[in-house]
Amino acid sequence: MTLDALDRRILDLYQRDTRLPAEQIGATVGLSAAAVQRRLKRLRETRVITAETAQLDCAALGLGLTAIVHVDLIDESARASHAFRDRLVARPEVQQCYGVAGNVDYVLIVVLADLAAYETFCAQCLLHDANVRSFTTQVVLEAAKRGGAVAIPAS
Amino acid sequence: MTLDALDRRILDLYQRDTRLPAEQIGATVGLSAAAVQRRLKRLRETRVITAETAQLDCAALGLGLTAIVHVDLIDESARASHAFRDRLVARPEVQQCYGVAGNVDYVLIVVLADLAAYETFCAQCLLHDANVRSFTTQVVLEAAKRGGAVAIPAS
DNA sequence: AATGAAATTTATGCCGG
DNA sequence: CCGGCATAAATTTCATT
Repeated sequence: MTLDALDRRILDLYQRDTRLPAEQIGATVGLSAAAVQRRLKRLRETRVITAETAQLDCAALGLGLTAIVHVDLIDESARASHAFRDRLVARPEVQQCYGVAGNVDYVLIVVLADLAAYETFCAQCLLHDANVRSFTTQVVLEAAKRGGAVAIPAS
Repeated sequence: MTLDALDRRILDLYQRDTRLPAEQIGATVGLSAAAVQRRLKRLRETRVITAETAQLDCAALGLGLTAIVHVDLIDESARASHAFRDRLVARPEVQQCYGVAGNVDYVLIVVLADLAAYETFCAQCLLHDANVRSFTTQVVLEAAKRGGAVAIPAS
């Protein structure tokens, strides 16, 4: 799958607002609406575009707490860490999950209603897990940029 | 702005796939297509839905490196930290930016092509900034869940 | 505030260049 | 691989209950 400069310009617009009409994207990049649609379709089929999603206002939903959690595992073998990862990824509170290099093994971004909900989450997913050596929590005071776009390199 | 149970069920479906036809959402939650559209429109206008975006495959775009960066500032006053935050949020490589409680002041998720690009980014945004006391970098080995959906509480 | 139908806009498929 | 046109689908608006 090779992406030309037009694909990249289309993606750069489209990733920020999927409601932009193809005609408007075309007017910006110098292509017809049909050509833009064709390219978007191909980008979906080849999984360059992996999902089209809506960003929600957490506060409006009653989700007042975002936490960044660092988890250190005891058994870091592939089998054990994948089991941990799979269990966490399946939890709806876990918005993001990254396996990282270094001291700590996983970084989670967890979105919940309040501290009580966080306590429940910890009890169920972390304290209860014999493979979790330790974890630390950072409470987010301000989400200055959340689930943002990505910088698309030139070529 | 008050959200009823139907709004929440609609959002739960819609946040994962904005290409779901309103008719299909309606069939699931027990509403007509027009009613679903009307609610989505209101949810957009009231900014419960803050954006409709596309998730892209970073690897396909040549973005091979994701890093989680913790930044400790010297001057943590509102003026100084907001200046730092605004500068970083404006950078396209900075996909996410969170102000957190605790030792460290900001957590960034940065998406770039490679380590060379990261070095440039650090030089421009962190090393160069007199208000950055220190920062640490975690290299993401595996993004198990990226920019995911959020768990919508019952009421 | 929801429904159903009409009107508009947007997307898809096909053909010629 | 593009543009243009025809077709199909989805969204928006409006009248009605």
